Amino acid sequence: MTSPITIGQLAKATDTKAVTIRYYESVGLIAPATRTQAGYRLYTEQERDRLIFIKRARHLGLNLDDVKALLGLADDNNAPCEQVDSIIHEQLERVRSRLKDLQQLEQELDRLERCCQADTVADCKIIESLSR
Amino acid sequence: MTSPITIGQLAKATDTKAVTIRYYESVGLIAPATRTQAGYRLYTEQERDRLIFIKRARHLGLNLDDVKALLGLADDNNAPCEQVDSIIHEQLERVRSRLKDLQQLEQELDRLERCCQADTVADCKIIESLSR
DNA sequence: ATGAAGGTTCTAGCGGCTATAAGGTCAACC
DNA sequence: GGTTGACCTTATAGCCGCTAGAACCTTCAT
Repeated sequence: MTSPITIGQLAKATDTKAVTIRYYESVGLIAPATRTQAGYRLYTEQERDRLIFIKRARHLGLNLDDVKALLGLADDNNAPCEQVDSIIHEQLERVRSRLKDLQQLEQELDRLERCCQADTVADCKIIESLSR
Repeated sequence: MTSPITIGQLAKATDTKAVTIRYYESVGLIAPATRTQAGYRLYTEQERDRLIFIKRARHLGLNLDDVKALLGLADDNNAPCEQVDSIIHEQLERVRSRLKDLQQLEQELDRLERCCQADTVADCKIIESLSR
């Protein structure tokens, strides 16, 4: 049982920025914090855990809507796992699709990079290939 | 020698949207178009070619600043090729770095997806792994 | 008492568009 | 000549996930 901490301390503890925490509150990702008499936000371990959860989910590339959905599901032990699975699955599909695109892009850029041995733009194959 | 076309026709010809073309003008990527008496923008093949150039460069994932730089270089036949090369090279590096990240992400998501065989959130390994 | 390091709210900005509103123009048809 | 509908114009706001800045208040150590 540790005592409540300020937003700056929570930020440090979770490697987030204070502004980001306030932003999360403003978009409903975390509940409005309790306040000191002076209006300072106060947090407990519960909020710290929630923030860590958010960080991990964001690290998976999930957008804030998905994170919010996951948080909602996590809060309800009886919720079916399906919805969790499908959020992860869809993210995996998005990542794979993006990977495909990027791999193709890498090839194109690699080919472009190799093809130009000119000195000036006049003979540059890269510019040529962009102009056609 | 074809006659000048309107923004909508240019948009169709280059598979862009008219708003995007106006946006490019507003950020200085293309020069202000000549206008009819009524104020309609008019374009020639020159602008069409420039727009196609922009599209190809954007397709390589380059941002508008890089595209602008490339356009500037393309306009000057005596410019050294180096700068073109370095824009492409840096983009390739960015793409490769992003690829690395995404590949790692794919693994993580794949592992997560496999690990959950539960029915409800209470036993869900995904939620567990996000909460720790 | 003072100064630094924290906290507060509010507003605006990033990139690259996209959407909406409220209006002007043009060509075709009746 | 009047009307429709497709096109054009500008201006403004919104998207996402923060980030930066201004202007101010509170806390703590010296």
